[in-house]
Amino acid sequence: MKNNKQEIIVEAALEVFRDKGYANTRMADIARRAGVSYGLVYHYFAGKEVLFDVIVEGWWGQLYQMLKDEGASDTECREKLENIIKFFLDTYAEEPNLVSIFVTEVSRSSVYHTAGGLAKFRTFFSLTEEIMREGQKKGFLRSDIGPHYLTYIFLGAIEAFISIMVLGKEEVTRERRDRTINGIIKVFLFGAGAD
Amino acid sequence: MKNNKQEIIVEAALEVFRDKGYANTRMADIARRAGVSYGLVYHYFAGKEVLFDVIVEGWWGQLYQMLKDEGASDTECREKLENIIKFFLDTYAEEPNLVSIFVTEVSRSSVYHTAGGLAKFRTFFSLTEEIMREGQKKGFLRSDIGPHYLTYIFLGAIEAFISIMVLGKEEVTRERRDRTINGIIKVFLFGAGAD
Amino acid sequence: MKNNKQEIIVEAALEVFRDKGYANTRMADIARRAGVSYGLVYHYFAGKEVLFDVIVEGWWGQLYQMLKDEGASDTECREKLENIIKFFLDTYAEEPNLVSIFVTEVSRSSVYHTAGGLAKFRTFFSLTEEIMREGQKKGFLRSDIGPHYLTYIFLGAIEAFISIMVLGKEEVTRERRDRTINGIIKVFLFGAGAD
Amino acid sequence: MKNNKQEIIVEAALEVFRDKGYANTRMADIARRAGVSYGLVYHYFAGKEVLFDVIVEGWWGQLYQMLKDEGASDTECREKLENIIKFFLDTYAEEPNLVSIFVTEVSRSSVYHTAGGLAKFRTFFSLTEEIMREGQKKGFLRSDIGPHYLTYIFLGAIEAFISIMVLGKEEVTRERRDRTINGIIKVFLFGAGAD
DNA sequence: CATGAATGAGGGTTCATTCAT
DNA sequence: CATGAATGAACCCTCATTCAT
Repeated sequence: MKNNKQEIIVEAALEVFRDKGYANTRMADIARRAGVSYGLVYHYFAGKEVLFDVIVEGWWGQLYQMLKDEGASDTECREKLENIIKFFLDTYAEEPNLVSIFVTEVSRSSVYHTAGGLAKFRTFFSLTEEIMREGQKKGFLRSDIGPHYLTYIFLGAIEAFISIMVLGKEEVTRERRDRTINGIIKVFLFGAGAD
Repeated sequence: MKNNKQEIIVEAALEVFRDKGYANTRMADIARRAGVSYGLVYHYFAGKEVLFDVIVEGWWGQLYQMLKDEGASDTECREKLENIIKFFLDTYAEEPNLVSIFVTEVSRSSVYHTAGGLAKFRTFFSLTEEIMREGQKKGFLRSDIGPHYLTYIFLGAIEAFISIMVLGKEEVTRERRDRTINGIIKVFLFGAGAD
Repeated sequence: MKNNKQEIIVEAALEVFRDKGYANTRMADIARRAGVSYGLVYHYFAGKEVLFDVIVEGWWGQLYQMLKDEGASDTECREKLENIIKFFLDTYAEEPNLVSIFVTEVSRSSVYHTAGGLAKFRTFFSLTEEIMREGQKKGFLRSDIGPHYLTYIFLGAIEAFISIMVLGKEEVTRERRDRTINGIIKVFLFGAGAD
Repeated sequence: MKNNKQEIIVEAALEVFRDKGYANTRMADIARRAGVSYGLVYHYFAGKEVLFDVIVEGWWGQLYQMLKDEGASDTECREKLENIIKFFLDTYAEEPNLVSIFVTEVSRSSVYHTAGGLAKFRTFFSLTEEIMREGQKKGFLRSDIGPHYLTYIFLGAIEAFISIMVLGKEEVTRERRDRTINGIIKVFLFGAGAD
């Protein structure tokens, strides 16, 4: 429960954007959900797009921070990969609306992917790829496959799990979180094939 | 080059939906791109949503058909998995707009995922899971991980590659196609871990 | 059951105009109900308004004819008044759609009442007023009230009954017809007051 | 001259609905006539139909109120009947647009007479019939004719006069009003027949 | 005669944004 | 800070009418 109106509005926007999607969200909906007047939303945010960008920027900020931290840390590769998965699952547990919006409105939106949007993704992938490359260099990951291939597969698997949760509006229990991390890591590192 | 107007309109809709996304697509755009009058679009399709659904249904139809064929065939598991990847890549090569729309407007759209939409996905996943389950039974895939986990990871990886292509509007050469199939299969079956 | 297409179309138009009203009637509805193609309606009738006018003209023709016949005949006044009521009730029994359209689309329509339309009504009232005037001259009707007053009240009463039937889509049995005629005549001639 | 915009819009709507009829009224016409922007009409009223209903409900409200008052009062029957006529004529004098709309768009409209619309009329007739029935019981009105017959004839006569005024866009002078009341009452109570 | 594809102007409605209070 | 009335461009859809076959 935030006190200041600005945060209340952002919180309300998160909910509405998640429920209805960007295109079907009305500024009036946000104001109503926030319990503030129509005009106040415009008092704090220049417009619908700005409000959306504020939210998305917050997400990218968290994501980059985490990836940079992992990249810089000297934990071993496997733990880094686990931490990345953990980040998504834990953020989903704490801020499901934020992650939902990322999955449904940003991740695949052709609309969002214009100039600036695409650049965000490239950074996201680059930071991850750096970790993969390091893993290869250290002999932890196989080197006969390009690091960006590994990146795609790894992030694709995470996104698939997250998407399922988002679309099904599922809860993530602690136990499920660990099982999911374990499953993804196991398959990613050792493969789905029987020995 | 299609002859009949109905197909021309669908073709135009595919292009515009891809370029602008559903929400930003104007019926006027479709008519203009198709080179027909505004009203003719409504002569053939009851409205924007119907037109979109026609397109999406077509996609689901192809996808289900392929998965059912694979499920019923007696080719070995590895080949089935390859064929699934092949399907996405080949369809993207032949009908990039269709696949793009699937990725950007259907796959993760909170809007699409209501009622009927979700059911489509469940079917998609079930059919794939069936193949995974069979692979486990035949001893080809590891059994210490649930079949739906394998499904998520496998499909997630494919989707990630497809998404990259879609968002970057990339071409798929024959050579790239094979390399991608190979990469996904290798990692999925044997893991990204060294040795 | 008419054979030639032209009449079939008029018949269909009668039904649709009655069911939906002029404004909500689509040319497509008429074609469909008539079981003919879209274009054929235009082959025979220049447009929606023309088709409507054909119908309405037919009604006015019958009405005028009846009133002129009554005006010219030498039956006594009471019988003339009865015949006027009878005309409405019998026409309703035989052609309910025609009478319905008159009541709902012509009689009170501000749209219809432009120039030509208003003139039709004046003729209708004049012809009736002539009969009232004659009744006064022959000492059958009271003369301390203007003939057009009598006309309004008389026709108003008839229209009220017809409207009830039309709006309730009621049937007129022979027995009901006679009772209605009797009721209107009794009250109109002798009043509703107890002696 | 009303102050608040909402009333101004209703007033403008009354004028336009009267002039052009419901079907031919454009929301833009109403906004223009009210001197407000297009959007403001929608700010106050959900749509064209709602705006129309607001107007019509107002009419029914007044009408019912009057009939209930008359039904409950202990004035004698003749005066009640006079008051009913008076109500229509006076309302027409003060709010000609309202009465016009009732006559042209509600009273006989097949469109209006669906579901709720028909019920309104039944109430209108019932309330009037109650007065007739009371008149019969008190020996003021003849009892050999059903009360609803009397109702139809009485209301039919009033409506005929009102319609003439509406369609002719006539003014009602004080003198004309009294003459009309007197005429209707005389014929209704004592008949048009010469003794 | 008969068909139905094709046209496009027109109208109701939505909603982001502005602004006076 | 806060409100919500006011604006109007934009868009989906309807449907009378035309016309090629």
